[in-house]
Order: sequence, then C-alpha cells, then structure tokens
Amino acid sequence: MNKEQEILAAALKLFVEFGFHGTPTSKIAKEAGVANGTLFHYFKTKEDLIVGLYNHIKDDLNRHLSETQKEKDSLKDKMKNLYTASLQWGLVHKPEFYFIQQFHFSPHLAKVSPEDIERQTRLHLQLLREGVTGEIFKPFPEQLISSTLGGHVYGVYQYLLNTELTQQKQDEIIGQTFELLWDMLTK
Amino acid sequence: MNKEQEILAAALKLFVEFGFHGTPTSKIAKEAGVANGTLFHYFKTKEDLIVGLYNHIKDDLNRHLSETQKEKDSLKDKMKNLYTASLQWGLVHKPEFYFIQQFHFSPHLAKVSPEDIERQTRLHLQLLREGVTGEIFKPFPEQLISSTLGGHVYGVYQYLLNTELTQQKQDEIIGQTFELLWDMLTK
DNA sequence: TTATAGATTGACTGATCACTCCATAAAATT
DNA sequence: AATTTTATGGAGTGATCAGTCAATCTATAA
Repeated sequence: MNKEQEILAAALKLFVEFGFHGTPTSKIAKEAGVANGTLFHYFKTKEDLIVGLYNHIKDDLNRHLSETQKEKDSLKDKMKNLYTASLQWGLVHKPEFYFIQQFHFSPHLAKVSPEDIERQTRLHLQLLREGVTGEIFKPFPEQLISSTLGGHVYGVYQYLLNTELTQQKQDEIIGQTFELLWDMLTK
Repeated sequence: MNKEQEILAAALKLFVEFGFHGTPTSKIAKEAGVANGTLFHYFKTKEDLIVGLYNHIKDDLNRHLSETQKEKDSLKDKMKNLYTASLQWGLVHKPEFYFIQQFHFSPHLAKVSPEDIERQTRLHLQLLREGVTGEIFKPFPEQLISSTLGGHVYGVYQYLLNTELTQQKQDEIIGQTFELLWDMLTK
C-alpha cells in the first residue's frame, strides 16, 4: 500500500471511531506511519481528505456493484443483484458503510462535486428509470420509489448489522426482504 | 425562553449548519445571547450540551407521538397515527430531525444512558410487541420488523423533504405509503 | 435586614490543532 | 550527467478552542 492509501485507511479507521472532530490530522499521520507534512502533500486540507475519502469509498462500492450487473438479466434480477451486493458489501465493509452515513449527515456533503455525485448514482438511476418507464413499478413518482428503496436497504442493513447471523441465514433474510420490497413496489 | 433553552436553540441551529466540529462553544453562547461562562454553568462540557440537546429533542418528539395514541384504537390505527405523526413532526421540525440523524452517526451516541434510550423507545417497542404477539405481522424477528419500519419512515421522509408538496399531497403520500408498509409487514 | 445560594459575566489560559516551511531524498525528464 | 519534479520528513507557528475563575448580580429565605 502506498502512503496515500495508508493515509486514507488510517483516516477511515479514526473518523469512524472518534468522528471528524475528534480526529486530529496528526493522529491520522501517525496511524498511517507518515509525517505530518506528507498528509498535507496528498490532501491540501483536512476537508480535502474527508471528501477524498468519501469519493474513494463510493467509487469502490460502485465498482463492486457494477460487476453484479449482467446485460441479459431481467430487471428484477438486476435489482436483486444490486440489492444483495449492496448489503453484502456493507456487511463486509462496516467502517466504510458507517463512514458514508456519517458523511451524509455532515456539512462536508455539500463539497462533493456534481460530477462525482452523478458517477456514483448512475447505476441506481438507470435501473430505476428502466422500471418506471417500463411500468413495472406502481405509479409513484420516481423519487418516491428511489427513497423508499433506499430506506428499505438501510433498515435491513441495520438489522443484519445488529444480529450476528450465519452467512446462510443472512442470505435467506436478504432474499426474503427483497421479495417483500419487490412486491411492495411493483404492480 | 430562559437562557438554558436559548443555548439549546442556538446549539441546534449551529450544529445543523456547521456540524459539531465547526461549532465552537463561544459561537453558541454568542448566538444565544449569553456569556461563555453561562453556557458552562448549564452544561459542564460541550459533549454534555450535545447529548443534552439530543435528549431534549427526543423527549419532545416522544411527548408529541404519545399524544396520538388512543387506547381504544386498533393496532393498525395506532401505528398509522404514530407513522403519520412521526413524518409530520419531522417535516415541521427539520433541523431537529436532521440533528437526530447527525447525532446517531457520531461518537456521542454512546453517551446516551440506557434509561434515556428506554424512555425514548418505549412507545414504539410496545406497539411492535403487540403486533408480534398478536401475530398480526408476518413471522419475522421483531428486530427485523422494527428495522424495516424505521427504514421505511426514513425513506419516505427523505422523499417528502426533497419535494415541495402541498399539505394535502403530503398527507396523501403518507397515507399511501403507510398502506404499502402495512401490507408488506402484515399477514 | 442579612445570609445564602444560584445565575451571569467576560477576561484569561493551557492545550491543541491545522497547516507551513524548508531541507533532503528519490524519481522522472532532458 | 544535469535538471526538474515529486515525495517525505518533522520542527515550528499563529490561531483557536474548551473550559476556568473570581467578581458581581439577583432572588429568595431566615
């Protein structure tokens, strides 16, 4: 791992544990095994580091989710794969998932550029549009379906996070809750 | 409004806008129109203020939700009233709702005492238990139903927040989404 | 009236923090 | 080989901040 990645990894670990406030850049540098100055060589400011870490994680997640998409799958299968992969990635990458949410409720969110946002939501938006224009979903506004979907994933994630289940039980829950979600949203 | 409440109101406003990190206690005191020392007379530390504000808001919300509950209502009506009141309160108290979420993804969450948590979740838990023991809900773990429910509220809230709807349209969406939720969770 | 306790003030402080700066080293480019 | 660019280090700094403190004010009770 190069120094930039070491810094990102250290920042993630400390931000999740102590919050943005509670984490001085000096501690991040120390945890990463680099000098103070090195951190500011890669990230002009602390805020730059925070936003950079967010984009780094989001792109990583997005790359992973994209890999689950196969052209020839039905919409339902594509969405199920997206749903499943999201939850599984979140369970494997707990600090990353927590950080995303922590970031979403911070003033730093406003610093994410529109291009970054577009790139990070393209995949979801595309599937959603497919379902809306194909009249697969119930006749609700696209935004409402999107929000409901997001909320559902969030809720199920919280459950899976707080109950230690075997991989098999986990997959079972994911499958069942997807069906609930699908039945709720489609005609 | 007495000084303690002025401080809480100022803290809420500034925390939501600038985050915990970006809000010095001196600014809070200034915004509240009190001296620095006065703030620390009412709250021993900044963290005390943050946690105190959270409990203050949560108790406020809880008091409001409790008022919607009538003994003789059916479970469905009780839940619908809780659901509706939650969303409406959140829309009227946007900063408060945002602060709750901001707080949930901060290290300060760990400082809320078990008694406070119990008091703040009693109402929800009670209705949930009623539905589980009465076999109204589908046979899922209580925790899963609870999380799903929370996620659903969260999702619909995000939608209502981001779309400027008339009161009437809003109520319509709330009614419709509750039915979706109810159908999804009950037998 | 006096005594006591709480409320309020704002100047002050010790510690901490984000960030700078310059020296050196390594790598890339000419 | 010479030159430029990039990477790294770490001591240093000015600003800021959470929290203190002693003085004053207010109110209530004895």
